[in-house]
Amino acid sequence: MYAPSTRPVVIDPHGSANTCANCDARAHSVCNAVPDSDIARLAAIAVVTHAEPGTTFIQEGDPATHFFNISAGTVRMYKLLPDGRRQITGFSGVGHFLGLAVSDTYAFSAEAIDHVRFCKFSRARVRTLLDDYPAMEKRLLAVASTELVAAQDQMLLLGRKTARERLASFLMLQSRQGAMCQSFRHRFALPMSRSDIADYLGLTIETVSRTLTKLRSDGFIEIPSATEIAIRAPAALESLATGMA
Amino acid sequence: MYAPSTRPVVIDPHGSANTCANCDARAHSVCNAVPDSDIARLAAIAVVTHAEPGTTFIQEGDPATHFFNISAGTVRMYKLLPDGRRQITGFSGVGHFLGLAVSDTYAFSAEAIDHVRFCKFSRARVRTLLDDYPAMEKRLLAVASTELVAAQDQMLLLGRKTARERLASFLMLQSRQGAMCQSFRHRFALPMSRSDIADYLGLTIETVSRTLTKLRSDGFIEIPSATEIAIRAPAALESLATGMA
DNA sequence: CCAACGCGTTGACCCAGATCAATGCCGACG
DNA sequence: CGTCGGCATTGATCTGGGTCAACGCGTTGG
Repeated sequence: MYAPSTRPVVIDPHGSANTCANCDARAHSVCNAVPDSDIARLAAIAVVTHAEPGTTFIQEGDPATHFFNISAGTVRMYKLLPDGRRQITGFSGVGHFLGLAVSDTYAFSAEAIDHVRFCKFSRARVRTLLDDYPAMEKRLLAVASTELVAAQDQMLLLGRKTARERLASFLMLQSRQGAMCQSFRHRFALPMSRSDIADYLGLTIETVSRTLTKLRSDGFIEIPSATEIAIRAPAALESLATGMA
Repeated sequence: MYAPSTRPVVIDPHGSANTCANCDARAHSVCNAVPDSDIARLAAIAVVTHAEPGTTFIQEGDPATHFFNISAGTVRMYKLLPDGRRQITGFSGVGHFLGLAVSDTYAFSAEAIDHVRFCKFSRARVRTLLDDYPAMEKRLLAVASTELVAAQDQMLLLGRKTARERLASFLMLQSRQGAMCQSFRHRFALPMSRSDIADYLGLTIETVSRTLTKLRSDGFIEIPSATEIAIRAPAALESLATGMA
């Protein structure tokens, strides 16, 4: 079930200070809590790694040895039941931070959806960095709080929303991904499969497909291709997502 | 729908240093990141408050002005859809910490289930305290991480478990509440109503009732009264909860 | 060039859990 | 000490979304 390998990239020791200084994900991530002047310290403990589509690079239950910061691509986090039922707890894109856990094992697995680039940081080393940069600790708390709010929204979705409302919520969320704050994109690509969407929304692929078709025939959206969505009626879709219809 | 009032308790200015020093919730809470010698500083900004059953003391969407630390009783946190559908995101008991949010508004509402006592801390004042006690910031991060893990478990439950598995998970969780770490209680009281359980598990009260009855007739549990549960077969119930049956 | 495969869509049917409807069971209160 | 009102339980029925099955459509590889 799991593709076994990721491909670590050896950092050129002479160029390593640039690894973080030039990282295009830094502006969106916890890393910018480290000031420019000290960015070399961060680069020194970062290991840039690539993962091919389908590769599992965090395995639920394994010892939690690293933090991860996504710098390209999209990742799915998920939990499995013994019989294979899967719940995707979230998708992570550029700038997202993974691996927060008090426990010494990971609470979820993570797989690359497309080609993913990320920085690995040893937990032990990050812990020493945190003592020097309390701002980074504050950023981590902010990240955790934000994710907690998202998780609570998702509980409302999974526990109480209809299939139609779930898809509307999902599409509005995706339309805001990567867009400037508060704004949204009218047209965007979905990097994940129907199966991923289903396991994220607590539905089956058939229901996802049928519901998308219905949303299209009702004039809410267009589906130029299986991996692309255009939103025709953002306000109406948003009302649907929040349960006002 | 909401009982409107909470009853703040004026702290005796001469006795205030004892408010936190003698707090029986402190051992379980973030407050013990403040050393005994400085406990008066914590007491100085704490406002002890009581809430009667049914009282809403945090309202989703209101400006997030305070943090809360429960010192007695049980609280339900929840989110509502406009038409009244409710999802309970969690229950909080002694020692639990509420009100983490990056945003300036609360992301959920909170109501007292029974008689609840809690300490209110102004966010602004806590922020200044945090600069002096980095250990407290670490505790908050640990709290947030723990809740995040719990939220992910709950997403798996809401998205992929059957009613029977949900009840089994809920009962095992309750049996561990307040028990020493790793252990569990064979018999315990449920402070929340069937309606609360249903809205926590994404079910209806009828399904909760029927499923409990079924678990009893299958020999997993006993139900001495509507608000009390005794677990007869902990191992079997745990297997059921984790989807191994 | 086309067979085989993986993914998505669509249709027919089914079922776990929702809904609707009594009924039971206290505890509060006159 | 009865009756009233709010929970909980139980039964009968319904339905949203699951399951099973067929098919279409790119893409890959022989």
